[in-house]
Amino acid sequence: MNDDLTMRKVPQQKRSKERVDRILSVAETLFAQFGYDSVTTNQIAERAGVSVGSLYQFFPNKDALKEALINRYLEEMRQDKFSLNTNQPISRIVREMVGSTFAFSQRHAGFHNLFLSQFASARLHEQVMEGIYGMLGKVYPEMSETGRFQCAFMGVAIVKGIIAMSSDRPDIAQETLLDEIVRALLAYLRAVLLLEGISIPRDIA
Amino acid sequence: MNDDLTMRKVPQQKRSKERVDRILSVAETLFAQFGYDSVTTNQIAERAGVSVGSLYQFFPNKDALKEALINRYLEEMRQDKFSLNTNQPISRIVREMVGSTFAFSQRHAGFHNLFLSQFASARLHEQVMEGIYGMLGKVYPEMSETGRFQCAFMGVAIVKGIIAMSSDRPDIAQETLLDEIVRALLAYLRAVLLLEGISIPRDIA
DNA sequence: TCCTTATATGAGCTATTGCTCATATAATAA
DNA sequence: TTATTATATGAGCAATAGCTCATATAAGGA
Repeated sequence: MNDDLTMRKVPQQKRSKERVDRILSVAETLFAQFGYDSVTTNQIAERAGVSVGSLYQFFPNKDALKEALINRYLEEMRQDKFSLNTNQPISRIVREMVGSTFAFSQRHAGFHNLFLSQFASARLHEQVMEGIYGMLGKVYPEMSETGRFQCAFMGVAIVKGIIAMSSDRPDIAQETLLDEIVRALLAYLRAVLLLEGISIPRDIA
Repeated sequence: MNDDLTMRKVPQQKRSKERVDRILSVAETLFAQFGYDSVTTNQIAERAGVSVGSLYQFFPNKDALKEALINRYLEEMRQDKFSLNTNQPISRIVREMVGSTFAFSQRHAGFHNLFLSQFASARLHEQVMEGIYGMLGKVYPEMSETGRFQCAFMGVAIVKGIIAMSSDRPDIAQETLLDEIVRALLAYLRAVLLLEGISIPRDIA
């Protein structure tokens, strides 16, 4: 099996660039709706109004589609990071971060499946953890590296756990979930700060 | 496609009972090692020293194997619940519960994949949540139903998130993970108790 | 011992899916 | 215009996987 994930050709003309985009968008939709395994490359091509041959002209195999989608996500999330304002109470910062993750997840139908899948998780985790790690460094310079790492780790874990569970319980309102995640994260952060002898800010006391 | 998951026949003679057990154990091992999709029913049969025909004599299809494994797990977990001692500080109770989940996960190679899979999750969640919910009812009778539900929900979510992430990071010691989960759970519980005006026990103050 | 029921076998059928390749057409450059 | 490169097509190949069924053997009861 050919397990190279890099593109066979980079589309050069405008026509083919648009096609590749179309294919990816259709793949995202179908993967989200039916799951990666259940969707065939022929279905993707058909739904995109393109022949399978065209698909395989650029993507060496099915996994390369997933890979390309993940890179799209990672890129977009990298942008989000820059718009974060760290000059506000920690409770607001956390809420903003979790909120934007939720918003992202709703903007992109396929994201949450990919976020949960073994295939993509390592890189996604790393990037999100880096974001949290960096934020904590700015807000609490006196915090130990271990502490920051632990918070980053737990942060991703909690968000991931909630996202995984919420797909089984669509009855629970998104707002409620967001509230409880924030509560849990702040509570954990408080415990770590306490452990490190750092004074607890008023808004999470 | 035949999507009935109930057994075609219940094995009656000793010989066939042992075979069905063998088949399930082999399935568990292989699913854990290579993933459900990658393992074929022929492989399972071969590895169990049995013909495929024998397998299909009892199990109507591949999914029925997964189903049977889940039921095995659920049954065993139900037993664990009874051995929990609720007459001890909450921090100990929580540690014991999380600890036994971890132990269970280590005893059964396939558990954590199944715990994470869409297929099984709903029932597993429900059962684990019920355990937490019941425990809280005993320890904090004054707690609201909503509060208990939220704690149960977050409890499962956090454990689930950690288990999912830890498969990507085998470098992190199990002991550390256990410590941090307990810390996170107790911190969240404390926040909910505070919100409900219930006095915070000394060990989690 | 004989008859019925339960269990075991494995070659191979059916269906599916990822992917190729010979061929045709459009875009671009010379 | 002409030559070259880029792109598009889709019937069908090769591989694989789930599952069946005709047949054979073992168990258990009468």
